[in-house]
Amino acid sequence: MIGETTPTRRQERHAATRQQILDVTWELAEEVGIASISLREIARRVGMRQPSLYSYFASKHDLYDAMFKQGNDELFEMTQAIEPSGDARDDLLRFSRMFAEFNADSAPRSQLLFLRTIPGYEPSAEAYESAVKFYDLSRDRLRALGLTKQRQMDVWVAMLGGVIQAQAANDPGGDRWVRTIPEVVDMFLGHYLSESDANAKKGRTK
Amino acid sequence: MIGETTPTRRQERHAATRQQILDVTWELAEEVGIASISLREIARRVGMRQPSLYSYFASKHDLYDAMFKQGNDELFEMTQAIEPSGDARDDLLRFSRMFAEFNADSAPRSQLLFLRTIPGYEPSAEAYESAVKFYDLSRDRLRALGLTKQRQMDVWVAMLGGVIQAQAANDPGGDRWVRTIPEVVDMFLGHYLSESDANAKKGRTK
DNA sequence: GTCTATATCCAGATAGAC
DNA sequence: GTCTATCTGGATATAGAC
Repeated sequence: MIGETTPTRRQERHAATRQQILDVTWELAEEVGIASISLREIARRVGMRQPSLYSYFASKHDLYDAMFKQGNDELFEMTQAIEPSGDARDDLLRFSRMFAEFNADSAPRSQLLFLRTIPGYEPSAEAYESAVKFYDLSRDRLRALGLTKQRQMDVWVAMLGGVIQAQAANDPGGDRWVRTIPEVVDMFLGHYLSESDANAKKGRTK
Repeated sequence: MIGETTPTRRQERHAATRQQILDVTWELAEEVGIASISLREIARRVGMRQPSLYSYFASKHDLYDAMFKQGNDELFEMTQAIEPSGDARDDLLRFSRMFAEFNADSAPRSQLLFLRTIPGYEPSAEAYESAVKFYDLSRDRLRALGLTKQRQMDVWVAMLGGVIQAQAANDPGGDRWVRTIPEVVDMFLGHYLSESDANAKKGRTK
């Protein structure tokens, strides 16, 4: 990468403190909600005064941006870690469960990444790049399962998102909706893969 | 009803002003987001000073409660206005479109009723009763369409909610997801009504 | 019911010494 | 980098006169 060199000890310390601040912020967000975190309380928890945070983040907006980026990067890596097996049902199921688990793991993170209801915050263009990376990878993975049309992907995005939202809203911490995922996968694939098959049959003998 | 009598002129004026405050608050919420409304700005827009609002609402929480109740009451009436035709696909389609339209009509209202991400606000028990009324009516309507099992209803709640959320998040003001509703209805009914039919066939000749 | 005045509390951000 | 001190601005809510 351009400009990347061995970090000095000072830079390492800086990065470590920055990470500590992020960790504490996620903890606080779990307690009070992602929209209600305050720089004062974050500073208190890391043992600093509130203005000192500005040596690590230029603003609260910048802190949200770092969290947004971190969340999307984690999601990207978890998606990459799923090796496609070739079986569409199995792959879609594993991807869906991973994504549902990721969202259930942290309500504030889910809200930050996908709901975007935090007063005054919108991701910067730079932070948004991390989100795009995940979207692109997911799109490729879904394509490989035979979901080649935009409309098929749109519907699947809605289905899975719906299960996740219903889970978070109506049974947080439980599994009443998450456990319907296999059934929803079957319903979806039953409808759309037969559609693809029908088209394939028309064109050529597979 | 108990204790209900003809309202005096004073009571009528009070109710009218209260409604005007609510109207202005919805307008403001459209502009700044439901979480960012302020009593000062609401008062300014109705031509009052901020403390005067307390003659109409006991607190900001109380104002949110009135909005929550109003939204759910509207939704209840719109649901009631849909006359069941007997055709499951048609009825589910009309219900779904109405519900999608209701949510698309007002993002703040949708967030207040279904997302519950407003810092510091949770509906009071009294306001929540309006939500329960709508849920009960919807459940009865879905039952009449042959969706008798809890799991079927859970899945449908997720599917429709997913379409609505994807629409709001990814294409606000458009129809990229809303227009998939007929297809999603067919996918859902294809999967679950055949399941019911199969059970019905086992039990008796229909 | 409406007003002025104010209590009380909180937030994010900046200046400048060390 | 971290601190103290402060700026600036916002919020909800209440007291009490009229």
